[in-house]
Amino acid sequence: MSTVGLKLRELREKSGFSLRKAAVAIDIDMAILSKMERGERKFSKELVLKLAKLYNTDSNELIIGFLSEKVIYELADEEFGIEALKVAEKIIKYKKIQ
Amino acid sequence: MSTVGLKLRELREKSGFSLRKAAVAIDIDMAILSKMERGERKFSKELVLKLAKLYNTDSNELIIGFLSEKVIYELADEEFGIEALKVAEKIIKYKKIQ
DNA sequence: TTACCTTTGACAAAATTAGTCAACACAAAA
DNA sequence: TTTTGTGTTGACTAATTTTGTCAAAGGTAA
Repeated sequence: MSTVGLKLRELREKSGFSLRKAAVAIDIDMAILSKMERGERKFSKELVLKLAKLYNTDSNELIIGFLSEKVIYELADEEFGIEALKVAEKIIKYKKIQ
Repeated sequence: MSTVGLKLRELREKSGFSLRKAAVAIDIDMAILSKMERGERKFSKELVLKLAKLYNTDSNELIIGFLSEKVIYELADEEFGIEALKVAEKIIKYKKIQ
């Protein structure tokens, strides 16, 4: 169960960026990026997109991971998390047709 | 696609509570309950539970609706909302076994 | 040592969310 | 026609959460 942070750290290292340089490139404080990669802070969608671009990677999978983490966070240890997801899915699908 | 607010308003009316009395019973300002029922403000889980109890109703379905609304809110108009839900579901199911 | 790299925590700033309150509108009863 | 009870609205403040800044410190390698 790899996180978006983990993936983005791997991508950064593969791309040869130091934390400092990547942070400068997307215009945030290095401390924040460090915390985001380690899951101590949440990414914003905007930053995920910027980093995907910086690392020359397709962003779709990263965004999906990012969004799913947000959802999981909301449902934390909810007893009816799965049921809620099912309902949400139905509604979203319904909305799409309209 | 009825919302939790709508359901709770119906339940309140069926139970014969005025907005004021229901609000007093769960110890919040009437204005807030009014806005929540109409979807202008988000419920908290705690309040949903209190209201379910007040109206003598099973809370499970209400909670599922409440949670799914939170999820939908997070995914707003995301292109990959459905995909994110699928990933989230897998991860949550996986977590449950552990 | 010097030069990087990264982590950590304290702190401040900004933004979001929650709560309070009074004014208003409406309808029905006294 | 006042009074009473209903619900809505918006302005305002308070509280909480999120976000950003910064400096100190611990590694590692040249």
